[in-house]
Amino acid sequence: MTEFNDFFKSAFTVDNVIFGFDEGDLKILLIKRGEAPYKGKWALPGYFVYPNEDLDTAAKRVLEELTGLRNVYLEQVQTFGATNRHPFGRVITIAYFSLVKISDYNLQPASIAQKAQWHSISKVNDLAFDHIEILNACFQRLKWLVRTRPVGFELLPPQFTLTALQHLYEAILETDLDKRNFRKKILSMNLLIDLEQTQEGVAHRPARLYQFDRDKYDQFRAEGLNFELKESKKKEAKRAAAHRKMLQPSS
Amino acid sequence: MTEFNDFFKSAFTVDNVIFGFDEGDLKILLIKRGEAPYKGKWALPGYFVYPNEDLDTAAKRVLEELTGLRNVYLEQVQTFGATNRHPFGRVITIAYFSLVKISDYNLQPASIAQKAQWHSISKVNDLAFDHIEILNACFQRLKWLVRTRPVGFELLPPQFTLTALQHLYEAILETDLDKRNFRKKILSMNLLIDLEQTQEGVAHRPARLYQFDRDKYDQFRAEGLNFELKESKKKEAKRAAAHRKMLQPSS
DNA sequence: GTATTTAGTGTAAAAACAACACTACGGTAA
DNA sequence: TTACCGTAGTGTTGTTTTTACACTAAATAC
Repeated sequence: MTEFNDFFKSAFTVDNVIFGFDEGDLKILLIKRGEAPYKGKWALPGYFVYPNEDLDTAAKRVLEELTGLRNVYLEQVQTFGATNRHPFGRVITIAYFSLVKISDYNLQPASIAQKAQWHSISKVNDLAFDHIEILNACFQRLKWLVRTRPVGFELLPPQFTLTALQHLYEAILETDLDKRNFRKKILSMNLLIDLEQTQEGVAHRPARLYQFDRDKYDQFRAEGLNFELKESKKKEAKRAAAHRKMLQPSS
Repeated sequence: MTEFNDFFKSAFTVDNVIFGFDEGDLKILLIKRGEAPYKGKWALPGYFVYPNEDLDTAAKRVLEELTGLRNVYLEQVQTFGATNRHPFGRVITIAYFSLVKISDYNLQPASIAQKAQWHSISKVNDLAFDHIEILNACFQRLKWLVRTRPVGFELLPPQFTLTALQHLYEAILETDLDKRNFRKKILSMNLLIDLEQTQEGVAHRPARLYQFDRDKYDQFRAEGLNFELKESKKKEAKRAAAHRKMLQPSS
């Protein structure tokens, strides 16, 4: 058997879930499809993988072709292969995700994309194929990641305020954080460089600007350290209680 | 386009990484290949996916065909798609992993497997294809999982001693744990039922037997609670220090 | 100069974690 | 029957981490 029977072959694609952050909102990059099926619908930027192409390479290429984004670090999340997920036949897709600073990139859609656009994640509800499911899986991954690595820095401009960082964390975790505790924790990680500058032209006390210390981060990561940010116990207990209540038969 | 151009099609398979625990050792289920390529070599139980078959279904079917294991819960881990990972052509594989009680199953190899056998994970070093890489990815996943869920119970017989449970955790995490702290932590989770029985016929003080309380576990899981077991700070610091030292230029 | 808005700061109580050493209880063998 | 061997089992204390919580500071707008 030097070649595989066609019986074992299927089409497969990569889909990219790209998160960004802007105006206090967590966003995701979508394309408007210019091709059947789901022509005119919003979808994750994804397309077929070439037979001689590694998966990671394909994800990068497809993302660039459809949106113009280049040099983005992509991470594999999960593979979706329900037999009926594509109306035209069997298609398996490998989902990738990434975090980018929206301001760093210009969107230049091409190929099957009519348009590429950032969408608030809270407003996305109807996507082509099973892309909502894929999006959810990646959002879960992001939530996990944010507790493990200081991912915030990937999403913010090079200089940022602690409040902006906190808002980002709150958007990802979909919870509120205590300002003082958040600052204590973040600063104790020693990953921020205090630029000793402040905002300008804001109609209130201006905030200090910070920068991410990537060298220190790389060093810490190599040592296998963690960067955890937990939900408060009170909230956890509350959530648990609410859940229990919900499950109880109304008597 | 009602069918996909063959250009976009590739062969794809599922590979299963099945962990078990026996005689204080973490084990993995391997088959001896009876078919080229790598005929006669040990490999993960994996095979092609049928075109009309969901991935999870395929993983289950393949596992049963190759090893005789049935009704095993499998979880998708990662997809491997390097273009050169199979000597005969492009093959993408989706890796699944699972935890089983070795004593629950009889191995009945069939199909391309000459033999199916449990191997101590510490002694596995040469596998067909890129299966070592796949194994490592799944082992990492297991390490993560053990800190998040009380997975130990999946691997032990229905009744077990706390010492056995501790040994299991130590094997997975590749570290030592403090006996008293471990017991305190495990018991405080309230997931164990004290059977009020003890071992029999052992040449030393017999240990109490416990059972896993699955109902409570399901309830806690639904509430989103965590079951963490951390490495000691001392060890973490030591590891970090060792790492730093390693990186320093010898001067 | 007063109102408005966001920035920034400290402490104390509670909880979790880490370190640590001896007694208890079987069987076995002299 | 007694001594011994091997594993089971058990509490306390100091340290660190986490949580909860409320006021002052600095800029602009009117």
